[in-house]
Amino acid sequence: MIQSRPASFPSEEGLSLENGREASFEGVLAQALLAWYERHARTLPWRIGPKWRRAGVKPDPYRVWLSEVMLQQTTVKAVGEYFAAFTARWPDMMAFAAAPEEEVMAAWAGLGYYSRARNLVACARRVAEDYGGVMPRKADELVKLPGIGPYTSASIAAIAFDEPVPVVDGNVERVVSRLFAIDRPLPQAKSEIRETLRPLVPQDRPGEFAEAMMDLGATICSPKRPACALCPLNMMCRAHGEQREEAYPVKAPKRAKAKKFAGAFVALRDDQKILLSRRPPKGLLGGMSEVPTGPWQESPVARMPAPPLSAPWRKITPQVSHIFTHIDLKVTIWQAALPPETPAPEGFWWHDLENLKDAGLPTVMAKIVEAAIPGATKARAKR
DNA sequence: TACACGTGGTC
DNA sequence: TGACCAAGTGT
Repeated sequence: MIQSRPASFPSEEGLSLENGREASFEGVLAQALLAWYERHARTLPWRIGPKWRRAGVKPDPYRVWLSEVMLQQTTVKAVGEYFAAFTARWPDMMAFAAAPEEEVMAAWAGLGYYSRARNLVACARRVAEDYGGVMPRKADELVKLPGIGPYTSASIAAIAFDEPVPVVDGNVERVVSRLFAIDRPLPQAKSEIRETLRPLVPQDRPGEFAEAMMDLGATICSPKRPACALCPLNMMCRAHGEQREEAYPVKAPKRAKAKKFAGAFVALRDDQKILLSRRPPKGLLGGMSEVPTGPWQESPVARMPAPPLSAPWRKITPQVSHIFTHIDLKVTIWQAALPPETPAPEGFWWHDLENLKDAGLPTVMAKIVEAAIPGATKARAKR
C-alpha cells in the first residue's frame, strides 16, 4: 500500500516548470535531493563524487561490493581502515578470490558479523568461476550470491551499474518513513517502504539518488534531533509537517539480551607464546581463532571448567564483560605459565605473543588476553 | 516471520 | 549506566 503524498505538497495543477513541462511530485523530490547531493555529498574511499560521475566516471564494482558488505550494520568510521587494508592487499576480484579463507577471516577480525567474511570469500570465488571474475550487473542476479541480500544487491546494481532500483537501508527506511509518515512498525514496513520509494527513483541517475538518500539519512535526517531546517525535502515531509519527526520510523520492540557466563584460559609459555584454538565454522564467532573457553552457560561460573591442558591455573581478576547483539557475556579468566617445551594439545597451537595481531582474534577474545596480559594486544609485529 | 549474528559510539 | 543505533543476511 503506497501512502499518499504529503498534504503540504502543492497540487499537481499548481506545479509547472519554466520550460513548460509538468513537474511531478516524484520528479521534484528527486531533483531537490540530487541538487542537495551535488553540494553535500560525503567523500568516501569507495565512491565516485558527483562531479566525476557527471563526467562519466563510474565506481569499481569490486570496491562497491566490498564496501557495501563491510558497511552492513557497521559504521563508516569503523569500515575505513579495513577497506583500505583489504583493497591494498587484494586490489581486485580475482586477487580476492585467490585469497585463503583464513587470511580473510584474520584480516576481518574486529569488524564483527564474521559470516560476512566467509561469504565474501565464497562470493568472490563464485564470481571468479561462474562469471569470469566480472560482477553481474543486475540486482536480481546479484542477490543470488553469498552475503548479498536485498539491500546489497540493489546498492551494487544502482551505484556501480546504474540500474534504477530502490535501495533501502536503515537510513532510507528512516527518510522514507518520515517523508510519508509510514506508521507500520519495522521490519514489517520494509516492503511498503521499498514500494513507496520505487517510483521516486530517477531513471537517469539511480546511483547518485541512492547515495543521496543514504547521505541525507546519515547527515540530516538523523534518528535523534534531525536537522530539518537544512533538509532539501522538508517542505515535502509529512513527519516534519506534523512536527513528529522522531516518531518515525516506528519499530517493533526488541527482546531482552540473554545473560551468559563462561570461563577462559590464558596459557602463556615462558617463550612468550599463547595457546589458541579455532571456533567451529558456524555460529557465534564462527571460524575465528580464540583463547580456549569452557561452556557458555546461563549461571555464573562457580568453579573452573575443564582446562585444555594441565597447568597451575590461577583465577585472575577482574572479569571481562562483553555485549553481543543478543548476549550479555561475563568471562572469568584463569591464567597459567608453562615451560617452553610444552606441546599444544590436539586442535590447539601456540601463537607468538609478539605477533598477536596476526592471530585475528575477535574483540571479545582480545579483551580477555588484554585483561590477563596487559599490553599484549597492542604489541606490533617486529620488522 | 523471527531470531542469530559483533562491535564501537552516542546520549 | 543501559538502551539504542550503523549502508543487513542467512536460516
